Amino acid sequence: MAENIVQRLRDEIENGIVTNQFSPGERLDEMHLAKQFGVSRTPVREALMQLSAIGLIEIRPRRGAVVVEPGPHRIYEMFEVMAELEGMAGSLAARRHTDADRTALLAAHAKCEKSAEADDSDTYYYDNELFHQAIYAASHSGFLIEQCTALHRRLRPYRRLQLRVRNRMKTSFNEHQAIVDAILSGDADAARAQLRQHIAVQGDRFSDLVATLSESKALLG
Amino acid sequence: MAENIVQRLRDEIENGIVTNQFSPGERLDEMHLAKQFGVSRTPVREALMQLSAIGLIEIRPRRGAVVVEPGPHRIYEMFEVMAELEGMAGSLAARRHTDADRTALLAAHAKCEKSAEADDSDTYYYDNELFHQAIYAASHSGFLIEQCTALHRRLRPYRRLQLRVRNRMKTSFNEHQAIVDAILSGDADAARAQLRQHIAVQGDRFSDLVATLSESKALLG
DNA sequence: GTCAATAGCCTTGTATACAAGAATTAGAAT
DNA sequence: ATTCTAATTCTTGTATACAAGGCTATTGAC
Repeated sequence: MAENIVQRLRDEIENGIVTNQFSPGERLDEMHLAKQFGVSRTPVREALMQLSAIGLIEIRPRRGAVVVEPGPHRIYEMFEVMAELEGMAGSLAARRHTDADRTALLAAHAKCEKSAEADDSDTYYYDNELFHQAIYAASHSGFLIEQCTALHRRLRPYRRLQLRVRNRMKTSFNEHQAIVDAILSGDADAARAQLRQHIAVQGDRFSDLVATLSESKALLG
Repeated sequence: MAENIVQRLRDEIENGIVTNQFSPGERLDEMHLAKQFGVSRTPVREALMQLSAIGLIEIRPRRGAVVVEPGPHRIYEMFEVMAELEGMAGSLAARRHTDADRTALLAAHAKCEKSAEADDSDTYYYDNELFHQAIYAASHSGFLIEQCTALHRRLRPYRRLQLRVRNRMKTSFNEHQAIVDAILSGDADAARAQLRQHIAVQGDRFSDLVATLSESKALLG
């Protein structure tokens, strides 16, 4: 029973935030969480600090931790940066990928094809993560891999929304095809452009979604 | 006396790491640090966790915290990513800068010129930070500003070494001039390219430096 | 009736005590 | 003498106790 408690708490709370069990703006009471998970406040505090470092919550002195709501604009900005980083990863991957990278990328790509054809958005969501991880790995830049993985994780909940949009899965898969071609043919510039576009479009989609939602909210209100 | 203790500890220890008072690989004893700063272990632990989140130290379960030595290759990778992010910031700045951004950028640029002419590397080091911050701010992307600032901070110690290199300050200032021209003329692509190059060259310089050092070490050993 | 001020409670921040695992040292055996 | 094992000690991980600041509710005054 090592430091795993903190890790477990961190994952549980993070999951709770991502799945909206803890809503944005909600105050996270240390004692309440401690009771809920059957531990003392100490590990809870440490888990909260980690989440604060990730950016999922905000800790104001003497006023506790609240779940951060990034806001549509901020999320769009995050997609913009993600697009740039993924583009870089793609560019490096095109230049540096090994046979093993190639195999892994094609395997993930095949999985995506399968779940896209089955129209299974949950599975596609998962396979899509593998696909992007394969690209990060092929970049052979340890630091870039870390940065991409962290941001990818951070954007997870907002990406998930989008696969529900009509035809998005098929479109996504077609974009993947172009990305794979560019990387495996060693065309760094094309790989960068394709990946950047592939991610940026998600930011756009997200904006559209928000616009639609706030419009309907305005109509309702 | 709020949560400031943790912040203070974090800054002090971070500073200690950056200034090599705590050498890479050194083990950071919680109790020792607590005594040294006249506090209990609790805030020390929390400060250490924050540093761990930043990436300056590594905490292994039940085995304490050690100062991370990124290693030359990892540092080079970090400069690579920084180059990309700064390029992005420059690109956005070229498209989005306001009159206020323009004023701030020119002011920082003028300061750099002054300290470069005075051959004052300490001041130039500081003014250079202002210059880059001005670019980040002009990008008007809050998330990008945060990411750039964090990585810039993380690379601070390695950048500092380089200004000592002969003529680096003058060269750096000339590059700044090209960057300013590109941004203020609204040429996003040029701004991106210039900034990317400006940062990437620092990674190269760092590699050269390391190569030189390890060579002389090999000769000595 | 409403607003402001004060008091009490509730939550966070810090310290200390307790538990458990890892490292080191000492002793014994080969 | 060297190596392996065991025990002790030292450090980390967790819990609880104590301190301090903010929030809320209640009461009084306008």
